[in-house]
Amino acid sequence: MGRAPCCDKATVKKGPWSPEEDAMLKNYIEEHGTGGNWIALPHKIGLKRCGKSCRLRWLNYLRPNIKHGDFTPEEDSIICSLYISIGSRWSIIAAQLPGRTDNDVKNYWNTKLKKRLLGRRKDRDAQHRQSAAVTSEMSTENMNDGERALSASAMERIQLCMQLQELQNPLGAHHNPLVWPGSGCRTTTLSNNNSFNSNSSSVTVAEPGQSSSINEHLMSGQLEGAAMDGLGSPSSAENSNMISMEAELEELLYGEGNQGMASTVDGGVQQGDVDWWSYEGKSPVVCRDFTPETTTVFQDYTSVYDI
DNA sequence: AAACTATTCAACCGCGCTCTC
DNA sequence: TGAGAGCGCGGTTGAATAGTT
Repeated sequence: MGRAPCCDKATVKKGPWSPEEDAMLKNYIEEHGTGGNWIALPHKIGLKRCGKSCRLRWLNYLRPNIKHGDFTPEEDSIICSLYISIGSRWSIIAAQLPGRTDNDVKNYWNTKLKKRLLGRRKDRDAQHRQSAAVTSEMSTENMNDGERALSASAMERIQLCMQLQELQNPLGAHHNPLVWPGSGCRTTTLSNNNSFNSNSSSVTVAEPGQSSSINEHLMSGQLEGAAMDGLGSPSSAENSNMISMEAELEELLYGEGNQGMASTVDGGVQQGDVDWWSYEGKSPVVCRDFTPETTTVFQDYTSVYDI
């Protein structure tokens, strides 16, 4: 038996919002607020819309200070940085970009950023293959610094990141706790009392040397969450792939020479931490600031790939 | 100019979580 | 304590638009 629908589908209007509907919703909320009940809101206003649809329209379009238009290079960097750190948790990522909505960020990533990154990589691979055919004697030792920098660029690691997700969980890779330690469940629900649910929603950022590395999760049998459910245990070959990929990811995040380490950030702000939640009174989720190495990596690909 | 293809993004959908009774 | 209602999230869809042949 399925869940009861949130509204009567037969009487509810769907599709694009008209200017009149926008005005009705905007005027009402500006005057009365949401009343804490989106489901009841359309009935009060006289809108033939689902409450969820009203909420979405308000949050993504009508809300004051919404920023539309092109993303800046700085915003691109933030999106990529956070995507690598926490995966497709768009609401958290959007919270770092004032005026941007999670829907905006998600669309931007899926339609532009991801394609731009992967497309450039594809072009470059083709060029490398072509030049290798022409000058077969050319070895990597003969590559110039720029070429070497490209081959070890952050772009490859982002792809690695994506590939790792697919390897780990082709059905729902983004929330695989192996890939994103601490994100064992997809929901990042923010409670109304400004506390952060530490059971499933704490943001964990891999950090040199701590025990939430993929390898240690595998070895210690501490895996939890849905990622492994129904998928069986990874083979030893997959294990070794994961382990090497994890090293790549750690290198991406923290640069070479750092030991694998992770810190589950669960609300306690430490010195040097950045308060990632300063967004509309939402919960104070804290993520560590990016290290200089990480910053360098993103400067690398933002410059190389014209982001 | 027409047909086809690719891209964009607003909106919908289903599900997990929290809250309330 | 359990059930139901509502909220918030990420994934997906599809109409509109732009670009190409």
